[in-house]
Amino acid sequence: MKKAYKPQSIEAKWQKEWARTGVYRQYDRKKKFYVLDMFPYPSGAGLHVGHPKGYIATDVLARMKQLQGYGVLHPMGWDAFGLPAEGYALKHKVHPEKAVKENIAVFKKQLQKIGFTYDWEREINTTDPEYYRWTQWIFLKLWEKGLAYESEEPINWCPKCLTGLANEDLEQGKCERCGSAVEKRPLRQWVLRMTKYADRLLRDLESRELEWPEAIKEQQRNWIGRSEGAEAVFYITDTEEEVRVYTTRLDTIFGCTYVVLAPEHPLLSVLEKKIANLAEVRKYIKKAQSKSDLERTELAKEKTGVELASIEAVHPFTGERLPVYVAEYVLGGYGTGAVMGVPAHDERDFEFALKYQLPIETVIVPFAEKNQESLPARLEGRIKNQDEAKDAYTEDGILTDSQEFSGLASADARKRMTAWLAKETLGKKKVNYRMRDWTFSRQRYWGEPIPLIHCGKCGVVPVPEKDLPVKLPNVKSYEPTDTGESPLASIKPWVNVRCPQCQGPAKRETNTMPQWAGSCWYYLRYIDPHNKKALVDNKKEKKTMPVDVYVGGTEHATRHLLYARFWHKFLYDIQAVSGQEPFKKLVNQGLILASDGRKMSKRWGNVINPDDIVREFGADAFRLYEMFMGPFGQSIAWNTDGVVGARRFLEKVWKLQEKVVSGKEKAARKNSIENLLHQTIKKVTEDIENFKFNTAVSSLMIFINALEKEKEVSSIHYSQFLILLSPFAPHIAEELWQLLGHKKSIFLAGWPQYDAHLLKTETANVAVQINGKVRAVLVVETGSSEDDVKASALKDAKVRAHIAGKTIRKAIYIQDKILNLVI
RNA sequence: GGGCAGGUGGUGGAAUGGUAUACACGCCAGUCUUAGGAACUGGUUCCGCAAGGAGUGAGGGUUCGAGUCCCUCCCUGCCCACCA
Repeated sequence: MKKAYKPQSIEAKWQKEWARTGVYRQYDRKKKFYVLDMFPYPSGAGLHVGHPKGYIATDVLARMKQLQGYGVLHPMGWDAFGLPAEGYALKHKVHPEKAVKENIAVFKKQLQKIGFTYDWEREINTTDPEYYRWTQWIFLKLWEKGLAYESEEPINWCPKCLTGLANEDLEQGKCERCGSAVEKRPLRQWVLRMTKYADRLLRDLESRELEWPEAIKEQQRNWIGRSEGAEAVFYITDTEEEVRVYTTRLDTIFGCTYVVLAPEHPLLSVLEKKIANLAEVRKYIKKAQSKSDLERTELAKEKTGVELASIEAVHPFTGERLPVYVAEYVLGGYGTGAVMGVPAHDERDFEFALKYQLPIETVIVPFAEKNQESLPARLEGRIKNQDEAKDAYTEDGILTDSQEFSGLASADARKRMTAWLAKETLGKKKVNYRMRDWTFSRQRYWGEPIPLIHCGKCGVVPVPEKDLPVKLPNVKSYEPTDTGESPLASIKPWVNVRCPQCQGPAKRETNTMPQWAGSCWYYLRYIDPHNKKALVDNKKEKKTMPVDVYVGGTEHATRHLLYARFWHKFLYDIQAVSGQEPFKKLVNQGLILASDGRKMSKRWGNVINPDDIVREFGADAFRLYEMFMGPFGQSIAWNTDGVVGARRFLEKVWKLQEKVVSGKEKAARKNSIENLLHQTIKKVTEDIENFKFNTAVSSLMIFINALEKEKEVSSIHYSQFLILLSPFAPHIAEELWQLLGHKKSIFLAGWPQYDAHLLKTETANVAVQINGKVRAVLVVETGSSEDDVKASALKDAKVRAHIAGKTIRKAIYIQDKILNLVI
């Protein structure tokens, strides 16, 4: 009896050995493979068993790719700026820098116990000045190209986090971090002109090179929210002013019975003198603006508004004079901040019209109705009595009551009416995006300082590149303030500088960057982490990019993944990188839930620490279990009992070494184990490639179950199996490999290839069906002909019983699988 | 309200239109005796003693054959949501 399987000692031994020999650093190989995890925030809680799931998956893939001869880059680092890290520091009364350092040490130690192939010489940390030097450098380039601008527009303000937020940081009008209702607050902000890249961000999603889950692409498409429509001009009578409205339904414009402005619309202040009921209007605007976004949307389902008395707008097609309203159901930030009210064909306008007794005029009828008798009645069209109106008809159809456009289909009408507007200079075709520019400054301490200087004489002046990085100063209090300024503003010696241009007195920008900044380009830094001259060496970048496989959660669909694509395209435009997309293939992992079905969280007290699992069952069993739990992309509840199964499997593998006999290569040929081995090689190889780890593991188990039934196991078969196992359970595989007498690491052996001839077994089980129901299973020689199988089927007692007295009308035969007799 | 992903044993789940429930957990029975989470053997979708029948959220359809394809509907999860 050989010694028992003791994972703890084996694992520690090999982790040390792999670190010593650097067996994973094979970067000079011809073929490259870049496999990347979304790097974590080193939070104070440490890892729970959910975190490593994605890391194990990339590690399995990285190990297989290395065995297949690729030079694999598989790095890890820390996304340590931003509110989570700062929140932790504030709560525990330690400086964020110190807290981050401690937390990283914990995370790293936890990760190392699981036996990953990470090249720790390439570890990066977004809060390291040598890293954020380049984050600042990219910002300066954005500024140089006019893609970073200052704005005073009201922005989202979180009253609890005391900072401005980007649209992407909101979840149903609430702060994504703390859940507070977000207010609108006018504040000087730095904003990135992401909308300039909207079209490219959208278009490149369709590239065939981009192997992303459809769900994520769809989320990005919806987030970007491209809409094609038209702007139409409504003049205001007795003034020089005009209202431009944006609509995607220009075909309905003959049904427009009023015009609505958002409370933020600039025309409201321009027209002040003309508005007869100014006090009432002002009161309404003030009330609307004091509301949070949440109140304006979720809570304020009922439409409200105020008519601008004595103001009239002129319909561009009919010349009709229409009332003008201000109403908060119109969004200030989208389109022109003004819409035409078409109650008959828009649900919101319909609701508003009912409330304020505005006319509802039908100008579109459904296509199907065009031949119906009721059409003349509808053509008259105008629903005078509001009690009759039940619904807005919002589909496309045929136009009526629309002068020369009557009778046209909606799509055609939109084109012709847009052309008419353009000809009359009363409007034009217009594309709008739901996505907004990225509010990029935060009034918090723990972020990259924005490297700009404000000079009374020269205006905004960039910090010269040679003076980067602009380091975060030490500060006594990094608590946020409610002043709209970052805590940095109070550090006079840091704020007051000489203007780099005129040498006069000037002040530093005190806002910092959002937590997403550092993660926008980190994948590039891993390629060349110690480069002092550039963010990445061009040649190295070209050789290594794009990231071949990127693994992480879906929650980053419209933030990190969109921001990073935006920055990457910008870096491409300034020739800092060679490709337009950073991540070729994207794979989302599902969450590991706690055994109670909820998310793992300190709050629920249901967190499982990987350290405990590794200590009890070993890292290999832990890795194997996480891959075996179920489909990789699916959320599944943790079950510690399941780890037992993985451990039992490894015990079986361990025990099998007793049965191994050498020199059995020839004898091993042409037996069923040989067939099964080659089927297993094929299955495991394809499944790892496709992230179907659960079925890869199950096929390894099937193979081992078969070996257990044998008296002897060929060392050739056993060795090949160990290689297949090694990506999942690297430590035990390496140990057994060495015990077999191999001198070099298993990770330098080649990945086995399957032989197509050896996939086939000598016999096949053919199911005999009568009218589609299985009645018997025949064991036949592989590749038997239909006649042979039919003949033996007809000898089978059960089959005969079922066809007794009936005629066989038809037979369908699928070789080695099915014979279906239709009677 | 819109988009996306799903619904299969007691549980996690498997299944290029071709023997539904692989693999694993749990459970049941047995062997051996408790030395390390024992191990091993057998069983485990449901109804039925059996023969047999039913069966992948519901109902229809296509097909020799449907968990898989098509239609109608129900339910669950995630994302977005007054974007004109």
